[in-house]
Amino acid sequence: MLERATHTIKDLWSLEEGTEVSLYGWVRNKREHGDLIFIDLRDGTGIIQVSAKRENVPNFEKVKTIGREYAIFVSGKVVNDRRAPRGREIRAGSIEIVAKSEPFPIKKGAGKKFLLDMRHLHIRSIKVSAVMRVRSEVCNVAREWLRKEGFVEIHAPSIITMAVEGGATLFPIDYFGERAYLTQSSQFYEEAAITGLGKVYTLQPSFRAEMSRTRRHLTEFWHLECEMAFSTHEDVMNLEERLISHIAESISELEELSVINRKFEPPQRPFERISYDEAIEILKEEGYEIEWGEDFGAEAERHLSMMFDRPVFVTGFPKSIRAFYHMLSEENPEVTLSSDLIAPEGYGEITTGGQRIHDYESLLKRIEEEGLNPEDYSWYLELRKYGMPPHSGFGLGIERLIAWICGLEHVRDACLFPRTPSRVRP
RNA sequence: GCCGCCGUAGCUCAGCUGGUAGAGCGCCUGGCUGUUAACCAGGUGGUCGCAGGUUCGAAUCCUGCCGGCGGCGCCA
Repeated sequence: MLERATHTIKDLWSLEEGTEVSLYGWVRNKREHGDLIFIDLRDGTGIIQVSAKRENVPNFEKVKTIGREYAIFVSGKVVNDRRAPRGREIRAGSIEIVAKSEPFPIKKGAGKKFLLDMRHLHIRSIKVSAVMRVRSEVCNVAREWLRKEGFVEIHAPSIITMAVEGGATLFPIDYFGERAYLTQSSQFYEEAAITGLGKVYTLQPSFRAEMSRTRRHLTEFWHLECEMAFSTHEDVMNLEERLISHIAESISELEELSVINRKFEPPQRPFERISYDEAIEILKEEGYEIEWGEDFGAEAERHLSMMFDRPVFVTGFPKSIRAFYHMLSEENPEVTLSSDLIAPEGYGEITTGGQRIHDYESLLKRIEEEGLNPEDYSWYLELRKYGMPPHSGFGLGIERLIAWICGLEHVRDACLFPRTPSRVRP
């Protein structure tokens, strides 16, 4: 049987001084001064100092046994005191132990590896909690906005048999004796769904079996993908810009950003737009040895990213470095109607978008050119036989977006329990 | 997959021209009525990643393996 709490810590700051309160929380730290004890109490909404004096607290001896991360129930009075953090504390009248804690293994100065091994205990920290609140808001805001724009959320299967990007990056699984895979993108299913729903999006995990050891890669990441019937590459860039601006503006108002010491200014619109050709020229001038038809490479991309104070679309990538389904330009069939969106401050690529090939013969030709087996893409090809209009879409890496907004040094810090090549637990 | 670095107390690290281990923090005990990473005194703490080799003797030198971190490639 639990006592009823009257407040959460977040509520306390606006209360009248002297208000009697009782609340639950965890002990972040305790300082003992003989007959006076200070407890920093944390409850997920904030932190408050609790002071407990022997003369006021009947079970004072018991309170002395409380350690870090004990769950406790505190009743007392809200009091303003210059000596307390933020000028306010709770003068305890009683403190009850709800759940004991063994000595908490995570202390100040813990290293990266240790914190990842102890992720199940570390996630209660103020900073991790703040990032998770941001993450929750990013998803909420995206969903609300897309709904208002007429997009329908669909749920695509995670168990698939057909590669979107290429066979090497798929996690194989045993599907009752048949080989199946974990999905790496919902795009193909979305392309099917737009013929019924017009504009759709998915927000769900994608999986990549890449041994990618970088601050931008996870083996399991959350993927926001949109797809629109009757639309062009130009339309999809406008959609991305409006969506990301909206998310950035909403999130920039959250106080969680100050908890993680992030000064984030939402980017001005319009976003920059440069062609792949221009990007190559710029990079050559900056001293990079790069030829038309090649991908930028991480360092060059970072350089581009640092050159602008807002996200930049790089448009018109050569078909040699793009997947087979990208629509080719009518003016130059070596070039695709596609773009990457590069986030500023060195964060780099956060989306890829573009127009898809909607003509059966053209798509078949591209599949064959890439040396792929058309039989593997039978239903995807077949969509092109039944009234498939020009259509476009994009995919956004949720953790990459959060890493940029929150100023994180690694995308895994945007995950509660990140999955990387070297980590499947906790 | 490639390149580099790291692995010593619960944590962060020192010790490495070979002579079987130290500090700070934590934790425990005591003291303290205004701390806020509290402080003061005392105490506690080790398969030196694993396996093999060289040696009278290995945390230290050599070989292999395992694990992790950082970067590249790949991508969101």
